[in-house]
Amino acid sequence: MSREIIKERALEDREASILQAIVYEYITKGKPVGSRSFVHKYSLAVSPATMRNIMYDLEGLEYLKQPHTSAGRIPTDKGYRFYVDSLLDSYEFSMKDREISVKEEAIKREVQLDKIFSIITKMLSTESRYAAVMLTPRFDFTVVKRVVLVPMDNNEILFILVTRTGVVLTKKVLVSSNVTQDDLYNFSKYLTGELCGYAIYEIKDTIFERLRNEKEAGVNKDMALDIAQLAVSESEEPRLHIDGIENLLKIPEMVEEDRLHSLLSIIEENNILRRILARTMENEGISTLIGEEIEEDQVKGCSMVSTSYKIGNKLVGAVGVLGPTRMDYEKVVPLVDYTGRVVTELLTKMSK
Amino acid sequence: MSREIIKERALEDREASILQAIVYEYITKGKPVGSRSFVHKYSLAVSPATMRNIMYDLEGLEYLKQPHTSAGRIPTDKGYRFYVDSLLDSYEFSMKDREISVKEEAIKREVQLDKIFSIITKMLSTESRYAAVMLTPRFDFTVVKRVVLVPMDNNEILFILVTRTGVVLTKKVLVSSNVTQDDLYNFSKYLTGELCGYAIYEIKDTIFERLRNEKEAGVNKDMALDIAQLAVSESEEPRLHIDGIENLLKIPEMVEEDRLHSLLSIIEENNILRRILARTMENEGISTLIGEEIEEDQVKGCSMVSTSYKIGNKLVGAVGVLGPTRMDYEKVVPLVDYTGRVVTELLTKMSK
DNA sequence: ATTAGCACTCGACAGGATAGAGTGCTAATA
DNA sequence: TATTAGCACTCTATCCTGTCGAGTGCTAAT
Repeated sequence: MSREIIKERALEDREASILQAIVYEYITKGKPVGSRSFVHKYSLAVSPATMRNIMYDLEGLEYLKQPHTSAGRIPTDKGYRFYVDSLLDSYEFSMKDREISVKEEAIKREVQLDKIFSIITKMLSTESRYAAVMLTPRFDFTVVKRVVLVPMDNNEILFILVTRTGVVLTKKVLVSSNVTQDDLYNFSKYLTGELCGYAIYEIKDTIFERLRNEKEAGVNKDMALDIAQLAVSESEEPRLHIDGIENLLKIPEMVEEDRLHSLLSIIEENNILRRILARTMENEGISTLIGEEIEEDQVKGCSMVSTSYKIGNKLVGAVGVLGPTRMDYEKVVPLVDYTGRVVTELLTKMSK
Repeated sequence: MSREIIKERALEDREASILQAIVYEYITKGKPVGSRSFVHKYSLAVSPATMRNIMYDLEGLEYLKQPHTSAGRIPTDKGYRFYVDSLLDSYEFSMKDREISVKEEAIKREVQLDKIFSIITKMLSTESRYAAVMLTPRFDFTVVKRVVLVPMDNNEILFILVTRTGVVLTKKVLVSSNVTQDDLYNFSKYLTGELCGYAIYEIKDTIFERLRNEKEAGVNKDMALDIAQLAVSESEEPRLHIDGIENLLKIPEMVEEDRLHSLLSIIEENNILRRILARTMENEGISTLIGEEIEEDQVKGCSMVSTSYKIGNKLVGAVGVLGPTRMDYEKVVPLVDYTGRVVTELLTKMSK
């Protein structure tokens, strides 16, 4: 009847390591952990009764809970959190021993950045055996390398922007008056000359303004700028790649009525994932959201391990793994971290 | 004990209409149809006993079956087939009364054909409330409008192909020797002049060969051709768009153990869908595959309603709806047909 | 050809009994 | 004081059972 009132105190070493073992046991087996079978399985030098006492304490401290009276214990979100945090110390984020082929060959030849991201997302989901999600880089931070204008129809022209990353952005632009092919050629030269080396956000913020105030001989400068401004203005929304939902459907506990609902709302309302990743993007490094830590309340029983990635030293996007609360964090955290680093390296190298 | 031996004979009018009603009833309710409740619900002028006799006959003819003795009847694949075929007569494929906005506005401004297809696939899944699949057009049939070569790095150049449909295909090409920007400009002009108006397959088959045998002054013709040939050679695989898998997960019968397996293998092995759509593409018009008619034996209890679409009068792609065998064919068939027509019209208009 | 009547079948559901794993508590022990 | 053995209790999962309802096939009457 008298449950511990103290809900916050540091764990003793023994308690800590037992808690870790319990969480691990639950993660791998998925069944409530009972005192007797637990001490037996791990050949611990204590009796089940002692274990019960310890578990009782851990429950009072809200690291564990019981699905119902007289069942074994399962971790609370706080328990998972403790587990993940204590793992972090030992991760060192090394994936050296794992062999992940990032198919650099295939990637090098791609100009459609989206396809590269598809490949990476697929790889991450395959490797983690959960679902992988990725937010493409903020367009505003990509650096212009070259601008090419190509005539299409009477007053339609194609605006092609080659970025340092080797990505090509194409956009149709409507112009009111007719332009000759020669005009466009000159526009291209002029725009490339002026915009090359700048990031989109700089161009939007200051460059356009400055250029409009400059004199330029021989080019219908204003028209060129109009076209560029029009093409760049509708800033490309970062796209969301998802892969491996099927992995989640293979996990028995995810297919139960209410969980399935969670999943569906995640897939349908991809703003949920967008928001989570956008938050991840605000800080450098790994971020883990466990269970209720995901504030979107349609989502129940899920965790997200995500990390931001950079171009140079600008945080531009995020990538992560979505799985059940009972996720194999020990494997997933280093994997996500590694993936983030690879993406950063890749993008940074490309944009040099 | 003595079941009808004759398994093939034309249905009488009454039998036919009762069969249709039974299939319809099962499609909408999902529960085996029993004699008593059926005659009651439809206020038929026969007794349950008579209905039982009719059902007995229909079962002998393999249009119906029982999930177990003393349960109501459910349609066999043959039963669904009969239902669908008899509906076909009355469809007239008119969707006039339905309001489907194909967001032509949004589509007009897109140059990435893939995005257009995403929109259409999403629309089709939303409207049908099942999963929608679409195979993008065969690249080989797109007609070249303009070729632009843009320098990237030392010996990397960007090959941009603008097609009549307004779609842009970009490809990185590696060249061995250095080329100047002027070279590329001339190459672009030359290639545009020679290739414009031809479809990729024509270019691959004959044009290249012809050009190589022609004389041309002032351009390093061979190099230009090398680049183009390299870029065009790796023919773009048609891509597969899938949307609305979540709709299938909402259908109770699809979430049962073995069915879920079906679904997973479909999502994972998208070659299955590719194959089915490729077959659809071989003929003009609607094609329905019911249950076991889908030969891929991982897939159970699913049906596919699909149609091919054209550019001009060339069959170039396919689009369809994947759902449970117990699908609302009456709604889906005209919808898919309509979608196919819209896509055809759209692509054809664009490529003029 | 249709129908009424009847015996029978099967699935779904509810209730009850049982086994197994687990707990909390108390008293004994090292 | 921390640990343990023992015990009564609790809860789930499972299996068995009986009952209800909807459905069927068959036969004989209309």
